Amino acid sequence: MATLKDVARLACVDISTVSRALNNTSYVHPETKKRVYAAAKELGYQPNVMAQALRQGKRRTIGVVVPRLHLAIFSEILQGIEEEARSLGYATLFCNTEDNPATEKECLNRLRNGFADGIIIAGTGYNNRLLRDIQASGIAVVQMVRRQEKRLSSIVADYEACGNDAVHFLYEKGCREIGLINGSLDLAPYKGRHDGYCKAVKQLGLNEYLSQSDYPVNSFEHGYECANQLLDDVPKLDAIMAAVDIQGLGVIRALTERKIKMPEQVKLISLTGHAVGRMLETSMTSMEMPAHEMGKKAAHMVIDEINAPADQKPSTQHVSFGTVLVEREST
Amino acid sequence: MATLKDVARLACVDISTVSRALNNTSYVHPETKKRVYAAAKELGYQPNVMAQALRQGKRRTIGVVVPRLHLAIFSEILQGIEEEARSLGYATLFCNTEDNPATEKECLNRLRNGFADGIIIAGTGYNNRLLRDIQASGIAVVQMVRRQEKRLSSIVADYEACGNDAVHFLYEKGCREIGLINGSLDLAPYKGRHDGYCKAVKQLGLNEYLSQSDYPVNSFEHGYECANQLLDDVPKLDAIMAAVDIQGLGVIRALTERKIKMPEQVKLISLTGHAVGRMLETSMTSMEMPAHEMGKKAAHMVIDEINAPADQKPSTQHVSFGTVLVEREST
DNA sequence: CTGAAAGCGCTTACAG
DNA sequence: CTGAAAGCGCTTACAG
Repeated sequence: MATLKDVARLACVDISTVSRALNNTSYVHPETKKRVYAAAKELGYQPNVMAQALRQGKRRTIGVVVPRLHLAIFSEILQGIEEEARSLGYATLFCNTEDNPATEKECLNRLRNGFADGIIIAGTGYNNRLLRDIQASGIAVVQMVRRQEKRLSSIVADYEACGNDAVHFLYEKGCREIGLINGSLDLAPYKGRHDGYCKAVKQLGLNEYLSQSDYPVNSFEHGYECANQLLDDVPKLDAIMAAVDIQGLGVIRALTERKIKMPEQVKLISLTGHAVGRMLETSMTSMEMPAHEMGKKAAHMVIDEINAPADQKPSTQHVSFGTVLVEREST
Repeated sequence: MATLKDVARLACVDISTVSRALNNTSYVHPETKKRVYAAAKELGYQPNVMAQALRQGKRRTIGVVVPRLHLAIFSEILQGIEEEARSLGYATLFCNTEDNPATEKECLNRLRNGFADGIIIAGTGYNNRLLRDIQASGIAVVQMVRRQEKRLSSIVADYEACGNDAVHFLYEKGCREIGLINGSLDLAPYKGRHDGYCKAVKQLGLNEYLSQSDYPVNSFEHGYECANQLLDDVPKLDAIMAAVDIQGLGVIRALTERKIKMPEQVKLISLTGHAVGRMLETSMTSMEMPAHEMGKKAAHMVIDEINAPADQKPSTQHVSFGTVLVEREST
């Protein structure tokens, strides 16, 4: 690859002049500029981003840490992040942790050591201390989806309203025995949805039906097992709320195998709708969060923080997006 | 962040000694080593990867370029790549192009300019020239899923066998009027599946039923439209082969709306099974490719190429994985 | 066994 | 308006 030196030699000027001409960073005589441009073009010069980064202490790269990609809302959010980051001249470096705190720690350490100027994370909550250290060391950190640490900025959906609204919606549809399939209450989104569910159930004078399984929370199997458990325990069950789509798929499967008609006998709603819901044999009603938009916002936020001068970093902000009910065939 | 200089000062040695001690790159007196380690630990020293990269001309990062993440086989492959890359000490930088050649070009240029030591790509086929240039400039390039350029190494599945086998399987199930929903023949996987389908259909003396729509090829809508078209055109149609799962979802939807019973009246098989197939209300028979393994292999291959000395780079290799029929309820 | 020095490819005060 | 020089944080011949 051609370097500044090569361009400088060809254009018969100093490398500093080439740098200035190419970056438009101070006045350069038009004639000189023309020569420099021509030389750069002829050699196919492309700046070495590592050298730029080293020199400027910036890498124009953000790291994104998510628990998984597959069949989860994160792949949609990631597209938003990547799109926005690219339009702002940033590259995206992603890691997925499978919700393993040790893997997460390793990713974060790698990112901090010069890999990234900023980090967007949907974390496990086990590395909050490390995240604060990273933030303190001058790397911008934004939480998304999961607000596990109050002292760091975040972009989330209003999970409590989401859980609450879903119950009310089902109630108006005539459901009176509504079960919840959820995940670890240590994770903010599950906690929020749980609280919203409980609040609404209490307010409406209904019974609370919770469920759990030994499977990973974010799985088809978890949804399947929990649905069977709820159906066994609550003969009159007439609605199931699943925290995420993939659990909803498990629920549908369980209902089908038991020949329970959906939505006639049991209705189903997912609290984290993503694209798959509308594509099903029986399409799934869900609370949709603006994943793409949230991703763009997160990217924007972290890049703003990166670009702010050290003495006027924006203060911690928490942004919450509303979710929207999209009614389909499962209710 | 602490630098070598800080550690050196604390340990009362030269920075070069610190470097040697920490990297075990030549003998250092045990006493000295101990002091250096202690100092490094005390300061929480972490090497600046940019500086290392600049100095060594290596970044220990591979770039991955895919058309999309969402509801596609790529998210599974990506996990394999990331896992393997991490275990070999490499970070993964990913870009998604939405199959837009211009976006792809931009990604590739960014990666070549010091962002990555190697590139794994499922490309559009419109930037083959650029890819060869990148390869020639010393950056390892491996194609995956799509072999668009013979002169670059690749990891693919045996698409032709996949299409061929699917037809024979359906034939043995009693199907005689088998339609294909596919994608652009400019892309290797679609071309391969098309060829396999045609070959088998001819061999068995059946009719060829192809379909097309104006929707993006890798979409629910494409599957839905094409299914309707096939059903309209071929009243006796008894089987549909869909190139990818998401098209299969569209097919199921079309069949459901027409109240056509699957598998009794029409059978369905997807030629690129990924995790969603087994989670459906009517689970989907599919040809599964070992996505995770392919990802790991691709990462391994590109990293081997990166690590090989310049004078003995491995020659171009093409690796093809077999696909496996997983029978489920849709056939 | 360890230090001094050069250099990776840039940017940016500092002169002039 | 442009050049010479310093320096970002490392690694690695070269001495000794």
